[in-house]
Order: sequence, then structure tokens, then C-alpha cells
Amino acid sequence: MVRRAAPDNGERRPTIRDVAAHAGVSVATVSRILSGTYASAPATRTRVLRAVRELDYVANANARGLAGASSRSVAIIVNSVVSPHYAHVAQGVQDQAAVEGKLCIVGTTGGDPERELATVQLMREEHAECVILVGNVVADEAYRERMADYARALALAGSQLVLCGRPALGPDVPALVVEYDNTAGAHAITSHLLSAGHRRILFLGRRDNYTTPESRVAGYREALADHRVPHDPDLEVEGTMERGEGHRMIRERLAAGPRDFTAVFAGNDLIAAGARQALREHGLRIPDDVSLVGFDDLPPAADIDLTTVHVPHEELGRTAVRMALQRARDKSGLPERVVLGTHIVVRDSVRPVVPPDDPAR
Amino acid sequence: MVRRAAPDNGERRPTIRDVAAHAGVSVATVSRILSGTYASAPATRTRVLRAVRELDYVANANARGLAGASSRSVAIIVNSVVSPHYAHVAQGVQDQAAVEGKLCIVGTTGGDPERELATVQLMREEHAECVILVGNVVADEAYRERMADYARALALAGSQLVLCGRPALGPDVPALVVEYDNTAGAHAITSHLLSAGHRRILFLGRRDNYTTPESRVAGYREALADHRVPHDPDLEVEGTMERGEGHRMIRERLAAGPRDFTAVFAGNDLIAAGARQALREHGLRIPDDVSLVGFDDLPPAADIDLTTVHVPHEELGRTAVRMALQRARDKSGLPERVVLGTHIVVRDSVRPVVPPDDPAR
DNA sequence: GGTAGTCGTGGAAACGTTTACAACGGCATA
DNA sequence: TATGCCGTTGTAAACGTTTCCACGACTACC
Repeated sequence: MVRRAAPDNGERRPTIRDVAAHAGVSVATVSRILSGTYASAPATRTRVLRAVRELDYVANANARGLAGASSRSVAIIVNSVVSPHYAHVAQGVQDQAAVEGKLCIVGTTGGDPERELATVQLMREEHAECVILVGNVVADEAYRERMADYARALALAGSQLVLCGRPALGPDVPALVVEYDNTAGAHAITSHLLSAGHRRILFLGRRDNYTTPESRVAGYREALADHRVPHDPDLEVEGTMERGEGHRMIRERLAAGPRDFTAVFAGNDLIAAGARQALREHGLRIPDDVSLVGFDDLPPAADIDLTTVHVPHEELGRTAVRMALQRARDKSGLPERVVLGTHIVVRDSVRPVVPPDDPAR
Repeated sequence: MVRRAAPDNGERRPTIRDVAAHAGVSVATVSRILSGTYASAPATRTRVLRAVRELDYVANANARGLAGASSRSVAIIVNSVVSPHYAHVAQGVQDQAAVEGKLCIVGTTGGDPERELATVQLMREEHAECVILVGNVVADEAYRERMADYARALALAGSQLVLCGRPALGPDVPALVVEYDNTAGAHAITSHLLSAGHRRILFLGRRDNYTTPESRVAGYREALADHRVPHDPDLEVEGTMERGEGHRMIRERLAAGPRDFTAVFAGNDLIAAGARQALREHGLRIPDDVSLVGFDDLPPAADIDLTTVHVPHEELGRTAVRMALQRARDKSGLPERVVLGTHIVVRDSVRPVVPPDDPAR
């Protein structure tokens, strides 16, 4: 006997053997009755269930996993749980996992590829049913190779890799993709500003090679082109997706010279919040002096009455889990890539531009 | 052979046996070399590690757990991951888990005791090293019994229950407690308002029997008593800890009659944000017309320049994990309860009251 | 009344690891 | 040269499940 933990005096956690003995049946019968719906005499069934209740038995997930039953867990890997964007996706994953009776393993990387790898290894050890990787990323060749490696290694361990809000890989890589339409959203909200008469629209948070800001900038440019408004590269300000950056970008811009824009399109709501604060510190009112829009529609947006693009965060998480589990059940004919839609939420941060010579003024 | 998964043609995930064969040693040796630091000849060691790399071997967590090695996971159960309060505690748990090389299982309950129970059962199955329960709760007898049951059942499964921001149980219950000082924080910030001359301070978010709001109200009352300011129960407004509630409470109060307060102490930052919006909608400026303070010091507080009480959320999570793991290593002589401190963060939402007959005005 | 089929159950192997115990070799000491 | 010890490695049992296979009892049919 290799028992190390509790003394064997009955203060042991009951096993399936105990339940079987208590109910006067074999372990096989108990196992069958407990794991899903299997033919069994009602009398036996109730006897077993009573024994389970009386002994307060819970199965040993390790033994269950080892013996080959399909895993009961779903994994999600994010940069950080405190960032609202990730938190909402994680919530969606949680919800769907709970619905499916699975539990949810969360790993954070802080954006560090090293830690990402370590976390994926842990998930591989754990035999999670699927591993959901979410977030903005540099989409270079190294990334593609790394993801392809993950996907294959995970597939070998019986897990399904799901990329959430990340670009797809080659067709021969066993990975699912759930995205949302950044470009269309950016196009729509830029058009919203253009329709209100704005021509000089500052874009905050350009960051080349990063997938999310890159596709948002793309939508911005396309909308300008569609409205035949000349594109001024100087209106695209570089910065990361954080609140402080929004503040910095506006501050530096206004310090550098006179204001040469009538509207601001912030790369996300956090940037918008920071930008808003900086604008107000310069005595500019929103929306009276400057119009401001964001992207994401997370709680801060409602707080500051921001017109923005709604991203279905929770739905992304739910869809990722749903797709992975469906695929586990039925290998064939399911889509490998889903793109969810976005839409504008109009609040109170945009005013039409009134031309200087407008007689109404 | 009961293999059901991959076809046995080499596209199998490598086991420790494969590694042993590849390195020309026994499985015991491989196991010893991989799991922690154990005496072994350097030559063997490198041979084994090379085999691991070449085969891309990762251990099977289920088998490892089953064979009796201590578990590698830490569990946290919260109401919701999107609520900043919980998210920050979860982040702390994550961080510490990563430091200790453990992974983190997250369960959400939506505040439903039913789901809480189900989640605890899942964690019990999973043999998590510790289970951290966080958040505000009704602290009645039923709660105490439920928690005591959890604690005992988890202890039997080898896990340690940790209550985070929840009241302690009896001394004979095997549970750890990590709290922060709500009453002291509320006392301090109320004193801050009193020192600025405020006498009529509205408290938003009273909720009897719920531990968190209850102890915050207690601090508020104590501070009033200490400053010999009469306590008017009518200044305590009931409501839950949500943004919308803050808005509602102010709206209804101002609709019911003339303003009879000069400062507002919101039960948390979310309430403060809602209250702020409602006050502004009534044309009241903060802090010029009304002073406003909150509790928690989460990101929204900085956004709205709110003077508030800083709660060490991440530190709560980290401490919970640290305590549980220390206890697992060394059973004796460690504290069972820790109370972390809080402190005021002064921003720009409080102005001194100027008496009407003050000559300076 | 015999045979085939169905339903419910039990026995036992297998999953991949950890660890107690035993065994082996080499070195230092007597 | 014989003895004892230590450091390193191998053998095998055990962990608690699931599931394959076999077997008995009953029903239904010819």
C-alpha cells in the first residue's frame, strides 16, 4: 500500500468500491450508473444513488481521466483577466462551460510568449478538451509556426486549439478560429463620423503588425476612401491599447501644435477614456468641441456616454467552446472559422460639424 | 488493450515508457528525474532530458494525480469574472499560481448557492490543492453550516478551503480566511469627509446582513460617533453594489425633496460612478457642489478622479494562495486568519465645506 | 418445450504515473 | 583482500476509474 495521506481509519475519501459495497453491486455497475445514461434496473439505480448520497461520494477526476473518459475541462489562455476585453470573453467561456457541465481552466500570460508556451504545456498535461487562445498578437511567420506546433501537439493530446480574435492559420493546421469583424466595425463608425460632416478624424492607437489595431486602421482608411476624403497619414497616431496611452497621444498632439482635427476615433474604449480626459484637460468639451468614438463597447463606454462599436465578447467565448465541443462530438462537416458581426452603439459623443459659413449659426 | 483514441500507428502521444526506452533507462528513473530534484547521475539526467525534448513528451496530469503526487492546481470560485473586484482578486490568484508553477481553475456562480455547490463538487473531484471562495455574502447560520460542510469535504479530498473577504467560521472548521479591513477603511474615509467640515453625509448602498456593506456602514457610523456628529438613519440609503443602483438612489433622493446632504459616501466605486452621473444630471458639480467618495479603488475610480479607499485586491488573491500552499507544506503554527490593511487614495472629489457666515467667502 | 434474443450485471484488464523496496556497483576503510 | 556503506538504478505494486467480454435470467417466438 502506498497511501500517504489520511490515516486508513475510515477518515478516507470514499471510492467507487465503497459505494459498490454499500449498495451491494459491482463497481462496474456503479460506474455505469454514474457516468451518463446507461441501461440499468431502476431498483439498482436508486440503491446506488442512495449509497452515493450517504457516503457523500464524488468521483476522482484523475482516475476518470486516466481511464479514458473524455475530459471535463475547457481551457482559456489570455493576457490578463483584469482587462475588460479578456474578462468578457472569459465570462462567455465560463458560461458555456458551465452549461456543458465542464470546468474552466484559466491561464494568463501577460503577453509573454514564454509564459504562453509554458501554459500551453500545462494544458497539454491536463488533457483539456479544448484550449482557447485569445487576443491581439503579432501575426508574423514565427507566430504561425508556433501556433501550428501548439495545434498539432494539442491534437495529439486529444485537445482542440481554438484561436479567438486571432488570424487563421493554414488549412492543414488542426485549429478552429472565432473572429469578429474589426474592419467592418471600424468602417461603420468612421462612416458615422464622416456622415456627420467630419473630415479630419484623428485615429489613436495605430500599431503595425498587430492584428487588431491593424484591421481597425484598415476599416478607417477604407471608409475615408469610400467617402472620397483624402487620407492623411499624419492623422494616424501610434500607441498601444491602454488608457494612459490615450491620454499621452492627445496630450502630445495638442502640445505639438494647433488642433487640426474635429473628431477622434480611438482604437478602443480605454484609449477613448484616456483621450477624453486629456481633451477635457485642454478645455475641449465632448461632443461640443470634439467628437469622440471608440471600439469595444465595454462598461467604461456607457459611463462616459461614448458612441462606439459593439463587440460580442461573451458570444465569442461561448462560440469558441461550442465549436470545439461540437467538433469533438462529430468530426465532420463543421465550419473551421466563424466571423461574428459588430455594430455601432450610438450614445452622446458625436456632433455634426457645422461649416463656418453656415447661415444657421 | 482498451485504447480507444488515436490509431496505434505511432501517432500516439508518448508516455514515460517511451521516454525510458528512448533514453535506455527505467521508467522509475525518468519519473525521478522529471519530478523535482532527486539524486541522479548527470549523464543519465542529460540523456533523459534529451529524450524528453526529442519526443516532445509532457506528463499526463491525470496519471500523476492518481499516483499520489500532490496536485498542481489551485481553484478560485467567484460570482463573475467581469466584475472588476473579482477580476482583480482572480488576477492575484493567477499570478501567485503561476509563480508556484500551478495552474488555476476558475468557477463562476453568478451568486447562486446552487451553482456554488456544484462548483465546489467539481473542485472536489479535481483534487485542487486549495479552493478559494471570494466575495460578499449573507452571513447567516445556513451560510456557516454550508461552508463548514465544504471545508470538511474538501479537507477529506486533500484540499484546503480559503475564504477571501468572507467572515470566519468556527475554530474547529478547517478553513483559512483572508480579509481586508472594511470597517477601518470606511472609518478613515468618513473621517476624511468630516475633517473637511461635512456633517450631512449620505451613505449609498446599505444592505443589512450582507457582510461587506454591513461593515462599511459600521465604519461610517463609528466615524460619526467619534466626531460627535449625530447619526441620522435617514441618510443611509439601501441598494445593491451596482452602478445602476447608484444612479437610482441619487435620482430618487433628489426627486423626493430638497438636497439635505453636502457629501456622498458610496458603498463602492461602481455606486459612486452611478451617483456621480445622477448628480451631474441634476446640475450638481463634483466636488464644487457635492463631495463624493467611494470604496475599492478600481480603475473606474481613477477615470472619474474619485477619492476612495484602496483595497489590495491582487494581494488578497496572492495571499490566499500563499497561505494555502504553505499550510500544505507545513501543517503547524501558521495563522488561520489574515487581515490586510486598506488606505485612502486622495484624488479630486472632495472640497471643504465653507460655513455660510465664513468671512473668507 | 426448445431456441434465440434482450437486458442487467460482474470480472478483470488497462490507463500512465509515483514510490517503497531491493539490488547492484564502486569506493574507502580495516 | 575482505567488508561495509553510499549513491544510483530497476522492479513492481498501487492509485480509482472505465469498458470489454462473458454470463445468467428472463421473455418471446416458432
